[in-house]
Amino acid sequence: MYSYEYPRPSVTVDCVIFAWDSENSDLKVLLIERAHNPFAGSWAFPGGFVDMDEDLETAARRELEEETGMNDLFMEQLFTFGAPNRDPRGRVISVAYYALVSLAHHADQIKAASDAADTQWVSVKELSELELAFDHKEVMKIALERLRGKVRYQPIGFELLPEKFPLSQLQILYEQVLGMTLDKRNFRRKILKTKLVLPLDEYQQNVSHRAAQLYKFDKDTYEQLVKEGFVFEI
Amino acid sequence: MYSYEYPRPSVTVDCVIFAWDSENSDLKVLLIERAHNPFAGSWAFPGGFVDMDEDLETAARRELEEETGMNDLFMEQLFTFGAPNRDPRGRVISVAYYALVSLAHHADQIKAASDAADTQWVSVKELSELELAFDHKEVMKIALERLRGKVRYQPIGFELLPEKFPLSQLQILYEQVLGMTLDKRNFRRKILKTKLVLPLDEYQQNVSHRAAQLYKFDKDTYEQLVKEGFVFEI
DNA sequence: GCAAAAGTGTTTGCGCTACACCCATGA
DNA sequence: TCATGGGTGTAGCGCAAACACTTTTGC
Repeated sequence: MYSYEYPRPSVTVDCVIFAWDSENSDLKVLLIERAHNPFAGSWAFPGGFVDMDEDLETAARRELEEETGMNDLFMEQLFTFGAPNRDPRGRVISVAYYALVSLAHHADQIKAASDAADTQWVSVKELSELELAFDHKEVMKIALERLRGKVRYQPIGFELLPEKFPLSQLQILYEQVLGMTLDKRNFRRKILKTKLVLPLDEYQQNVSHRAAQLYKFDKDTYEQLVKEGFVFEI
Repeated sequence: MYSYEYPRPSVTVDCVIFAWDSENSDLKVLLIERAHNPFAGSWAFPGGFVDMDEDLETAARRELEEETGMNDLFMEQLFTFGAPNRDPRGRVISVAYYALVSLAHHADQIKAASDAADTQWVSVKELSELELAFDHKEVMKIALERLRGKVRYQPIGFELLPEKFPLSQLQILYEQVLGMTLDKRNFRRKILKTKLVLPLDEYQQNVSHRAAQLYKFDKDTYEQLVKEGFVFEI
């Protein structure tokens, strides 16, 4: 037992994992079906309590690894949710993070863990049909707004793609996330002009049409350019 | 006494109050000299513990009112700081907020309160000379980055000005916050084109040169335009 | 009349947009 | 040979940047 002079809230971390499904050109998030109450049977973002000697982001990464087996993702703090009644068990403040991965690269890493009866990737378009636990609907809304806002001004779209990708995939990703269509020629010109994507001597395989050239994001160049005052923008 | 099966962190809120000092064309933040340990004598952002039945933002506004007498400010969540050793008293997680005010409008509201031996507005340029408590140096850094980033894409600059202001003040504010000079004619054209600032039939008073026309930010029009897909940008 | 800041237009060039066809590949 | 997506160039327009002088006011 731990005793304190004043009452204290519990603190948890929750992770919104966005994954880009290249095959279906679809943005998905990872949900876990809650095995226990509260909200047993509802879907929730992976998360859990913060250890006392553990940094917040460390906690988020640990929970993620425990519940899904995924590690070493791009991850940023999203928002802290602290409405007094957001958890029926009592005062629970949740520090939410969001992460970006390529589905192809990570889907196979997923494993069900102790307190997860089931795990699924859900298209963000179909999310409204699911019942989410706690205030996770609100969390989702904030996460999507953040992703949409951030993708324009920072090259985080690449985090959703495999290391090597054709430019068409990048374009479709942007079109889906931003909810608009983009002109193919203009898009390519813009992206290539930045010098942030390097053409490789590799091509798509096993496609029943002309194979597209593959590119990769050049993080080193990006960081170099940022130092010189470069601002990424789509 | 309150007892729990597992240990729990304390949760605090801290507020970075940015104020625009029109007279000196200077961006300032509010600091409170700590009267008690830890960090007695150091300067810190106003803040305190979150009550158990209180929303996070409500807590931030309450602490602000208690310590400075200011209320009803523009305020947004900034970041949550949770490094295990950021507070020598134990595990304390701090949800930081930032607020924007006009110094002329609020400076007189400031009052010293119970746990504040002293209170001062410090120019952000002089902050490096002061010793800040806890991890508030880091908090300050993040707050400035946020302000600089956000001021370009959202009309929050107006929150730093009095209700009625000359365009030259707005320009100087942007120049200071963004750290660049702007062309007067281009700036005026750009601002006026958006229709977000309304010219008033009022003019500066008590200036020893031609009096500038005053303008005000038109929040209603802004919200209307946002609904139509308008994106503010400087 | 002088100091100090307010206010005002035009030109130029770059960047963004719009737009359609041929190519390579596998089935 | 057909279907599928890959890949490419140009013209025109609008917007942003560069730039300097006159006006008003108080002292």
